Amino acid sequence: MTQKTKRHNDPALAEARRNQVLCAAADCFRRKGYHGAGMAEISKTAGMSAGHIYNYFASKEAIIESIVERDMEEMFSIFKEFADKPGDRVTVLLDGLDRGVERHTDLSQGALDLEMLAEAARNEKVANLLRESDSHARDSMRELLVGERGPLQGTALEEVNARIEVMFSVMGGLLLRKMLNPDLDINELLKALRPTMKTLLLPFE
Amino acid sequence: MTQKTKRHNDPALAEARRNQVLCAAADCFRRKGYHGAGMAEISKTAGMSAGHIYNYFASKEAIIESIVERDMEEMFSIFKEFADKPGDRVTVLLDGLDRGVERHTDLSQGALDLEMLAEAARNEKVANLLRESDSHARDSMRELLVGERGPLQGTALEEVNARIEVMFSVMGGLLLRKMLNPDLDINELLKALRPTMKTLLLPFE
Amino acid sequence: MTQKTKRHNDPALAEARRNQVLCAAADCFRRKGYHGAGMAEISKTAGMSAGHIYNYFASKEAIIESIVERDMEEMFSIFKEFADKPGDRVTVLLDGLDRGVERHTDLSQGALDLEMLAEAARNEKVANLLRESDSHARDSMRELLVGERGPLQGTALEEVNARIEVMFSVMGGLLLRKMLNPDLDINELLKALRPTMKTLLLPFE
Amino acid sequence: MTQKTKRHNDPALAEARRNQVLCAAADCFRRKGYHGAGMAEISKTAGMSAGHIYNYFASKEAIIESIVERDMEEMFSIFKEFADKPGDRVTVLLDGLDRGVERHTDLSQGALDLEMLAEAARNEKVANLLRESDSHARDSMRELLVGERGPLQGTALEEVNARIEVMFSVMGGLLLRKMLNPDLDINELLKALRPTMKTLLLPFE
DNA sequence: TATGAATGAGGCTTCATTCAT
DNA sequence: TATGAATGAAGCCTCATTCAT
Repeated sequence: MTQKTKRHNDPALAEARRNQVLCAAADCFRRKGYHGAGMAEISKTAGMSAGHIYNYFASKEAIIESIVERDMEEMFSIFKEFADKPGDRVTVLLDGLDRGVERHTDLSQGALDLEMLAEAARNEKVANLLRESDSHARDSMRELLVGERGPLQGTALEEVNARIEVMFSVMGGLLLRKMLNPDLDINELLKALRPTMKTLLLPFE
Repeated sequence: MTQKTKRHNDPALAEARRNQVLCAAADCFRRKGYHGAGMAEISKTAGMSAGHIYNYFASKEAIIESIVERDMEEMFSIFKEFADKPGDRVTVLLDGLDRGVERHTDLSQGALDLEMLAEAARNEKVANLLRESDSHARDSMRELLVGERGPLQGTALEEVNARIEVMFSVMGGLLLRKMLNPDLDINELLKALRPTMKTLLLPFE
Repeated sequence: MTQKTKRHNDPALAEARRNQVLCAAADCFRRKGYHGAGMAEISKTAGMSAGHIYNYFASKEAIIESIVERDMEEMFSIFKEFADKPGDRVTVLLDGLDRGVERHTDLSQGALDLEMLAEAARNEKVANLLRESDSHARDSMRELLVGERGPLQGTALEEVNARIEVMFSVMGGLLLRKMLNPDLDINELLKALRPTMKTLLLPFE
Repeated sequence: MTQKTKRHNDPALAEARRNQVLCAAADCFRRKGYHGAGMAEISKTAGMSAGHIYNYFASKEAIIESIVERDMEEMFSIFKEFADKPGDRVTVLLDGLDRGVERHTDLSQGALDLEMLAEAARNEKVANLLRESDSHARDSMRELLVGERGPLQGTALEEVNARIEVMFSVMGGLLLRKMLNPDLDINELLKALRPTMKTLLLPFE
């Protein structure tokens, strides 16, 4: 797995410490960016010495990679929830829109996402993790659309994929919107977003 | 201006040198990211000594700020083109979609945009420039939509603004899509994107 | 003694533990050098926690000092053997040559010796131990040469000392030879070494 | 070549700076050992900032490697001198003995040599350089012995090689002697060393 | 006695920036 | 105007050592 560090006798403690570091690092990266945040600051935020962090992570890079992995798992669980919800898929997805917008519109989370994306441009490992994550997400979404009770069951696969791309694009783009327009009114936005998504969720015409 | 540097005897030459640096830096940032590219590499790419760059830019930060400014101007001119085009606004905008997608889908340009956005999260000056640029862009778009020959002339301003946000969100999101899914098929994408945009450009229902 | 550490309730166990550490450390130093081997590795090799080692040794330096002491004792016993051997001294010494060459030609032992010598150049305590050890060795050798049955009984003391220096120099130099010329053929070497030693063991002319 | 560093416009200055660093580093290594001497100390000794050193050497390791290379060249020139001297080879070599002993008996040089040898035990590059150097030295010596005017022209090659090993061993061993016996009387030593060498330089019996 | 989590000083190296020329 | 040698602060990381348990 991703274990390249010392074995720990007390796995629970170790996991707790890893989390301490991960949270602290995420916090620092949000505020200063990956390159702007130093191990010194991270260690202070985590309430542990800089050296000790290296008992849990092989390097600063390994930290951001773990953050990415953690985010991936979070996203998996979100799609799982969708899949488990009963009722009409279109309704379920549209109902989930509010939460999705909120998530993609949270400035501090967005800053971290952006940081990871920017890092991906020059760190192949991070890029691959993100791509893998995205691929899973597209798979999940496709299953929702063309699987059982899916609204696009008869649609050509290429078209479904394209629709997913556009949907993901809107949502992903929200990361940027809030940053570029802090006055953004989320409620108003939803009024325009909902019809847009409906267009994408139902057969054209 | 953003001039914080010494006066130059030959303003034309100075401007040429500034451009040399800007292009070189943009190139390096694209390839290595803002933090990954060093002044040494930039200076080599620009064909001038590292020290000399400081006769034109106060700091490395000032360089990326100037790059942002340059990109802003580029965008202004694009919207100007739209405004100058005769004929139906919806048609004009939909016809421009291909070029827009291409622009936002170019990986190397996208890397630079991402770099600027990530930098914005921690550099207030960059953030303000980008926001100002975005504000202008929204103004221009609004004018296209509700101004003369605009398809949304009767629509409430809040709604128009919200539609713009969604439109910008899709386009901005494309930056991420190509990075997260390198196999992205742009032609297929356009087939789903066009109806989406049409939904946003015309009154609902 | 060199005891600077806490009193131990069970001296026998303590001694066993000290030996465990000494052997492990010698092993690590051979493989990685004094600076290359960390306390973590030593403790793992010794089968005991890093912290616990400090109950037996005040510091990493104290460990190498103890190793030197141990080696000294080994050498004393070797000279004792020579002294106890009956028969002609020259023959005895020449017969012991094979084993001496073997010992000084063993790469892993040589690495440790070199490590100690290099350490001596900057650790006065180590230097003194080694010098003391060498002094004893010279005394022993002198006794063999000018004492009862010694081949150089009539020779001036200064000359005897000088011969000893040269003999020790050849043997010590072997440490380097094997390292600098891994292809070194020990059997051939002995053919040239034996006449050399004979020259040094018998009156000149 | 060994160039992995920035190109320099003024090669003379660059060479001077490299030498500054090399001398300073050699000095520090002598006093504190390779691992004991930090870049900070080296840079202070060299009268230049730590960062600047990296314009001339890729790493601390590269520094010691260069020192080894420098020593190699020095040794080549010594053998060259021997080869160029007219007259009887045995006489020439025995006459050169004084200088050789002096060289191998210099404590500060010896400390550095020891440092390099110890480093060789764990740095393959250093080991290879030293071995290459030693191989050249043996070649040169062999040429002196069996070449034109050589005293061992008829002798079997294996035996010649073995004699060389023993000669080199004595000389190399002197490094250790001075360190282990600071009272060593060099003049007396020479009295015993000369007959020894003569034994090795002339056919046995 | 024994552990190993935790510390923190110090190591090597990078890089934006300055300045004499 | 232009250079690039030089600086030095700051970065990431290692490791001998300590201490609560």
